[in-house]
Amino acid sequence: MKHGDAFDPNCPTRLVLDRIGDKWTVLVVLTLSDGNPRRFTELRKMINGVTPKVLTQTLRAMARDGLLTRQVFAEVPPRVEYRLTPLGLTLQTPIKAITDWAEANVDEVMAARAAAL
Amino acid sequence: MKHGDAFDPNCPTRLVLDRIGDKWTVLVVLTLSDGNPRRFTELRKMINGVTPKVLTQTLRAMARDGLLTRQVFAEVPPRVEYRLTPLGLTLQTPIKAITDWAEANVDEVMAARAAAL
DNA sequence: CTTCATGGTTTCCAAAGGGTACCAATAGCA
DNA sequence: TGCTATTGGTACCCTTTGGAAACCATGAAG
Repeated sequence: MKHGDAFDPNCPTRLVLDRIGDKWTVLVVLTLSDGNPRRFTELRKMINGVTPKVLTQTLRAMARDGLLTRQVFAEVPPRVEYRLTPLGLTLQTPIKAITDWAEANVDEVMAARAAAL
Repeated sequence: MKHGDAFDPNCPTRLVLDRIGDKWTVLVVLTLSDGNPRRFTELRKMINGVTPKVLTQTLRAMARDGLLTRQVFAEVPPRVEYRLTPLGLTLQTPIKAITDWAEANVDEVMAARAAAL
């Protein structure tokens, strides 16, 4: 249905778009893209600027959508490991396309933005 | 990047990411990706669910970043045509990667989401 | 019995998103 | 002379989301 593509608010494609279009989701995928598990605090440190509340929301939403797993260890202090699922790992492809574009064109965009003042 | 990639909030790449990660920006690009100009009302109708305020914000921001042009005709009733710049057209590549992923994996995501209830 | 680390939660506030109403300008009509 | 219709937005208001800061439960270690 290339028609309307994602133009219908209820189109499932658009629902998916909303999730992977999220800034923090992209950064979480980048952080976990080597396939290794990371703990909550690790993620928080690596993704500079994210607050714990928003990180929790993002991780829970991604887990709900099958993009990552959340493994809780019954230890003290608590240990929780997040890792991408095979599905989550496939997100690397489109995300790389985005970051490649951003890196290639950031100068032009910033120049346009500066000129618009 | 590879280090830091977009992990620094002030990293220009992340600024660009914020813009093209926006839901409405993606839909505007899809709407204009055939290279033809569209009027404000046309865009509003094609992108189901967007309010005029948000559409205006999106279009102005994209124009500021050099992704599209806004051509005003001195007519009554007013006519304003939006069209992608060459830079804006190059956005099709990463966006297609995203929509392809979404279409390919929407079933799996929705299944995971349903199972999580 | 105090301290420390972890993985959050709670509270509060500001910013963004979104719905609805409205407007300016003029051509065409009556 | 009104009256209407069209277009591309604004203005206003309310709800939702994002974010900063503080707090919390647990139990092992000191």
